[in-house]
Amino acid sequence: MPKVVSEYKELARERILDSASKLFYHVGYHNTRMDDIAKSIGVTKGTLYLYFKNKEDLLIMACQRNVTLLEESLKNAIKSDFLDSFDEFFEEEMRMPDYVRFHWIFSLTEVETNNRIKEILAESYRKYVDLIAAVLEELMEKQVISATVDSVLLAQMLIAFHNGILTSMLQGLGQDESVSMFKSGIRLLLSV
Amino acid sequence: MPKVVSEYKELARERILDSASKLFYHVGYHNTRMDDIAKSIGVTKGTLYLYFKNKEDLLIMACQRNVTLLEESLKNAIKSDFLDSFDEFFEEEMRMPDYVRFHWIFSLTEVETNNRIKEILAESYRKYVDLIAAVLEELMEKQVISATVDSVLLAQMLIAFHNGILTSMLQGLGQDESVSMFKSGIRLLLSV
Amino acid sequence: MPKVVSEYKELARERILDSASKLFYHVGYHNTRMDDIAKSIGVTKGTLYLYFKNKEDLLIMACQRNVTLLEESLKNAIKSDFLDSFDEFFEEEMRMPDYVRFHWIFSLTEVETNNRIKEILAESYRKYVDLIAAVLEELMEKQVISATVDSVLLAQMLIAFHNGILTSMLQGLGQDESVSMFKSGIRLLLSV
Amino acid sequence: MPKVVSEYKELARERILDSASKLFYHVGYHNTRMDDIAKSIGVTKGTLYLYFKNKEDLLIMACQRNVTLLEESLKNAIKSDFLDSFDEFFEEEMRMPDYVRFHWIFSLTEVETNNRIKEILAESYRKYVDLIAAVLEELMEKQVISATVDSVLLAQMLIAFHNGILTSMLQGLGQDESVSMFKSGIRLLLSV
DNA sequence: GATGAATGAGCTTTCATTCAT
DNA sequence: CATGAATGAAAGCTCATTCAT
Repeated sequence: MPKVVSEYKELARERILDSASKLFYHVGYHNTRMDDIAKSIGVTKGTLYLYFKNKEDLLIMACQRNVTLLEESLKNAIKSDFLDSFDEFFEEEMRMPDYVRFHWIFSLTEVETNNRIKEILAESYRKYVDLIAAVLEELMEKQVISATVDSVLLAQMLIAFHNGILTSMLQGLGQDESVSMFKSGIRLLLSV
Repeated sequence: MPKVVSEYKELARERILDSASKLFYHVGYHNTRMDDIAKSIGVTKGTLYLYFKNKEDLLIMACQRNVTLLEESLKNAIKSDFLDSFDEFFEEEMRMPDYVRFHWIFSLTEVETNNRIKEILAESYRKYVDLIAAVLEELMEKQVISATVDSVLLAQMLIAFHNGILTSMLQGLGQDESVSMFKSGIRLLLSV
Repeated sequence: MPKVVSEYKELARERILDSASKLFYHVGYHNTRMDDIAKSIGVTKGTLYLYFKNKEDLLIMACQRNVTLLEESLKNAIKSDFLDSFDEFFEEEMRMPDYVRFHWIFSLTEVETNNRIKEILAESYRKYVDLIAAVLEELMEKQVISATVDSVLLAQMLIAFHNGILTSMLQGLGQDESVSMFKSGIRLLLSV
Repeated sequence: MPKVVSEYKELARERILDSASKLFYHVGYHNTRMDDIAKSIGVTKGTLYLYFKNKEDLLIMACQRNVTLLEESLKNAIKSDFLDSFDEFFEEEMRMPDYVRFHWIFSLTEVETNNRIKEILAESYRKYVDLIAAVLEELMEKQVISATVDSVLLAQMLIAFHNGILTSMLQGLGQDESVSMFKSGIRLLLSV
């Protein structure tokens, strides 16, 4: 019985987080009312407080969830140890909903204010660096790329380039352009 | 006489914009009270409304001002037509206060909501692309870099890389690391 | 179930409108604070906004309500087709609370500014003219009054006289004097 | 010298009062800003305070001035002791600017709040009653009208009718209709 | 679990008034 | 006499949060 309840609650939580994420992305955290979130999933304000302590908690949980979704997507794409697994990752990322893909950029706004968000993003950043650096080392071993540069620095450069493209998309860069820019960019950075 | 008045008012405007920019950056637009801005420069709330229509107007003007400051900084640094004028630009940028350097990232949050901000950032983006593409073409002519790639695409890649580094800095990347990453990254992207 | 809720809300609306009407009359619309209205019925400001969009909306609804209350009072009094049904109407009117009886005079202040108020009062004026003209025609048919004058013009004259007495009351004319002035006045105007 | 200054000041006062009256009538006392009044006569806010203690003082003085203007107009028209001197008065009144003619209706709004306004209007009311009652008595002596009714009561009825027509004009009654309604109405009330 | 009426602190904005020049 | 920059008290309104049902 508690299992069932728990599953139901988990489902409800997910629905709230998903809808909140969309709203936070599309109209901004501060422009989103608890009422808007509630209405968007057909419940009333009070219900949200059964699942989340307060609005900030909801933001943090949404941030955490989107970070996790993206990380899982990366891990899946990156399992092949070839260069184009990066391409696959980016294409996979492009398939994710915008409010998941871009959430971190908007969460950055809260970084100076909210320590929990800062930690989540920083930890995620570290994970990405580690993961990609490991892949790069494999590629170096297999001599797909040359081993002259520090793999961590290279990973950081790839991430920066990737993140930069996403910000450009927010300023109007098209998706196809982004994909091709990503592909040729990382090859230049890896001197392939 | 009116000239004097106008100078005084212009100065007052500048002080408000500068202080507002700092606060918008450090605690966020929505977390900044008109009262905070007023107090930070030793006046009262009412005074702000002598210079700006409302809070949103203040945000837009601050955004515009920071964009302009950055653009001027770029134009000055980029006047020499050698490759390391890019380095100079980035170093110059690092010397600017954080609330000017990073303002656009935080303004992105308002992009989905505020059309005026969107226009300002989009126009600035276009200017940068044009300016850098022009420099790149000069460098191609002088055969400092090879002329095989489209200069606009290359410019967009450089900008993306640059912007990505800034986002990484917000996630904890140090300033020295950023500078060296920028220098080596653009050389890789330009295949120099 | 929704019926019950709706009844409760309807009741709450009525209480707000009634108390707001009183305050608007006694201290003036612009001198009445939302806080005052709220406190007068033992709720807080926020509650008012659950029932009315804003202060102006509250004014318009109060105006509408008072117009309706007066109109109903007129219709009831006027059902007998004798001359003294006018007397009954005026006496009935005197029994209504001052803030209902005089509201229209105070609403006139907003007429130049607020189109909705203007429409409400203008429509009410037309209704009164029609209603009274119809009664006058009946009285003419029954030869209670002579049929030499235009019934609409006569109705307008009666209304003007009636309204004028109300303004005099605001300038200090006593209620008993008003009643007797009304009774003899309309008889003079109708040449009875 | 002081005479000249005083004349100048008197002129300035008049200009302010006149312009303030217009604005109070056309947009309402509470919707009129000191700034609006100042701008309307090409000075700055501060100047108003050289001539009037505060905004309320300005209202009271404006009210007083308009009352006086109307009273003088009445006295001039009424000097002939024939019945149609009433007609002349009304026609004269129609020639005055609306913001003088209607000011008292709008001042009524402040009656419940502002004792000074209340006194001014009450005193004016008394003056009118006395003046008209005196005229009526002359007319009774000359047997222009029958002497069966109390002249004061009759005066009050005439005033009420007159005031009522003005309120009707605010609700849309045309000027020509008003004049003819006035003329026939007072003849009915006086049984002439 | 869910509701939704009520709260009240806190925000942006307005504007009559002052006063150094 | 006149200015106009500055004030600050006070207003309307919002919305995250609570809690009796």
